[in-house]
Amino acid sequence: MGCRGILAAMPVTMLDIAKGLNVSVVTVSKVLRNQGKISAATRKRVLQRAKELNYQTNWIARSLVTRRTFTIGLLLPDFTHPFFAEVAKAVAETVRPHGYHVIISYFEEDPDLEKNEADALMARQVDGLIAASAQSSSDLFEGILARKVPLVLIDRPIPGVPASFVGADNEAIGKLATSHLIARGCTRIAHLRGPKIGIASARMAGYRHALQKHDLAVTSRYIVGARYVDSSGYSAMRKLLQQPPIPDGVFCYNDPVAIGAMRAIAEAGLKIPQDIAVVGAGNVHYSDFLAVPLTTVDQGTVQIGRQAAELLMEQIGAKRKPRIRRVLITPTLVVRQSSQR
Amino acid sequence: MGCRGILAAMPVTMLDIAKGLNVSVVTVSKVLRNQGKISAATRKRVLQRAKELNYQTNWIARSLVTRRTFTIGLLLPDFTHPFFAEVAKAVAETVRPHGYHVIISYFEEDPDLEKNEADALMARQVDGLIAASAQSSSDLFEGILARKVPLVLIDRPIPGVPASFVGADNEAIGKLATSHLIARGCTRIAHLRGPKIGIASARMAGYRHALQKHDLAVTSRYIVGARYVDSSGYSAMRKLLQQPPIPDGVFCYNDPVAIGAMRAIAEAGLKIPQDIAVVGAGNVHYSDFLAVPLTTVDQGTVQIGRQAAELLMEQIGAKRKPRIRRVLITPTLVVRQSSQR
DNA sequence: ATGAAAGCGCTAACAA
DNA sequence: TTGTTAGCGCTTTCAT
Repeated sequence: MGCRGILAAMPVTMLDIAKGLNVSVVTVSKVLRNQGKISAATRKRVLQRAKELNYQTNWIARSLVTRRTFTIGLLLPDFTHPFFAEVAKAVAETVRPHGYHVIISYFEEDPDLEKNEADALMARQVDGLIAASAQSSSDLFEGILARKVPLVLIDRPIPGVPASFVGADNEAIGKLATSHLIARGCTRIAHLRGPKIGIASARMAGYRHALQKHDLAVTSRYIVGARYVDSSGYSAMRKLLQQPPIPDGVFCYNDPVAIGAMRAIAEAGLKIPQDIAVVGAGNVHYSDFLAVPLTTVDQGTVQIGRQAAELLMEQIGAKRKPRIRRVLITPTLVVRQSSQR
Repeated sequence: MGCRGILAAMPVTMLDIAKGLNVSVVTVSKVLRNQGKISAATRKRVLQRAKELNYQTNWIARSLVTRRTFTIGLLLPDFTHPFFAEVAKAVAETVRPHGYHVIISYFEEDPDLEKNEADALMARQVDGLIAASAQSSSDLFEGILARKVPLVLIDRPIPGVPASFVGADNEAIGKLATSHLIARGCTRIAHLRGPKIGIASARMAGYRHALQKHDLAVTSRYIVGARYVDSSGYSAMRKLLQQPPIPDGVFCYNDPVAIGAMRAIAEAGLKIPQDIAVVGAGNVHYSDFLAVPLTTVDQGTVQIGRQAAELLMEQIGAKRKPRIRRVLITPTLVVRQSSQR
């Protein structure tokens, strides 16, 4: 029993187990992986010694030869945002039963940083990648695809990237919210639209379609641009309130914008929902605690994460690359006080 | 230029670079790491070919020999919780300049799952670990420390674990909140205390000390147990309102509890802050959007993450293990409407 | 300035 | 059932 150094806590290896037992490393390896034919006796001895020595598989070494790390990368703009945090959780939970772990990288909406982080993930040999990207070109992902690394895009589709996509059905979100306002008797429905071209215009398209379907006019003055934070919702709403006839219902791009809008409405001395009904989108989990609890459209965050993860697992398992899929999660309405009239 | 297979996208290796250039792998390796003496000419050729082939370092292979992965593990109860999400962000940001990445694992407050996740992190050979643990014994971390893996505990100290700790100064939080209520003229100050023994009792201790320091009696009827969610704050507050004299100020274990308490107060037809002033703790980022914006104590989330990460980097860099440190972040008061009187 | 040899800890293929 | 041989892609001596 050789001494392996005095101070350094060299981790125990399969060799350490093998030496004491007069078996080969291969035998140890097989036992530890429940693979191949091993006598019950040997198996027991190995297992016991492994426990005694507190052996831990070295996944780095294993990965080098098997070419699988059982790790996937998750590339996110910001995991402080509740939406992405929940997606991350859902992803982690659905891959865990498959023995997979998740490395999360985030890039603060900076495409260059995103590229760096993606490269780092690749260098760490992740078995697959899920990304909510801010890239404007498809170069980055083409490179990744060229390396045959399974990829699933979420939330934001990137044109020209031949990969599966999972996201909210933004047009359905706009339709659902607007139809709900119509059903509540609103006739002058405004829209505070968001910034990100794809998502925001899909939501707006849904808004338009809902109006048209119910024979309501689409008034361009009732469509005001906001960004995605509450301050922009506030000023957009103020603009709307300046000239009559003021709307009796507003569909806001997302919940923060709706919160800002509600503040503007309250400051104007108007009542929610009696004077103006408000609907947001996103169902951030504090929407329930607001001065007036906010009606909103839940975009199925957990499902997005889960579906993306499942598609990825599928791709990783498959021999030939499965066909590209485009999954849109159907939104659901969460009715609260801001539209109860 | 040999063909490396027809369909499989074998990643390009240093050997691929070397072959085309008639140099050895060693030379390539040296160039790529800016190490050793290499002629400017060779360096240029290698670099160029690497770019042409779109070479990516295989960190798995490198790690196997260097015994460093440049990856740290972050073990969290729940990264959906804004506190932990922000900690994670701060950690990721402070280790990034050192070339480190973060693998986040979360264990949903389940100590057994936590152990599994910790083992998985170790098996992936993380260079260090930051954990907000739910362990009741010190076994797990003793095992990790025995392997000489740098460890920093955050948020929740585990008794008997000889590792550095970074967390909020919970007693100071209790003192700060309570003193503030006193300064605002409250004389009957209640406390809705939380569940987790360590943190909750420290906050309560601060509450007591503040009262004593200002010669106010500590009335046991004014200390009501809550959990850490808003529903428990709601029922705890209702209990308090049942028998007079009702308090004129409440310090709540955390913001969700405070939100629940505020709902109970409003339902009882009482005004915040005129009848009862409310102070929370945690400064969750929506505290500002509530019916009555909530005065709260910011626990320095970002600092906790940053400090922990810095201590860890320090330990990883050090030859001998640096001494164990215990860092308590000084809280700051965020005054909003719920205590403005 | 460059390269040959050895090996990190493990698994895959094949013998025995 | 067990062990031998040969790497995985890289870095580390140590020659040259």
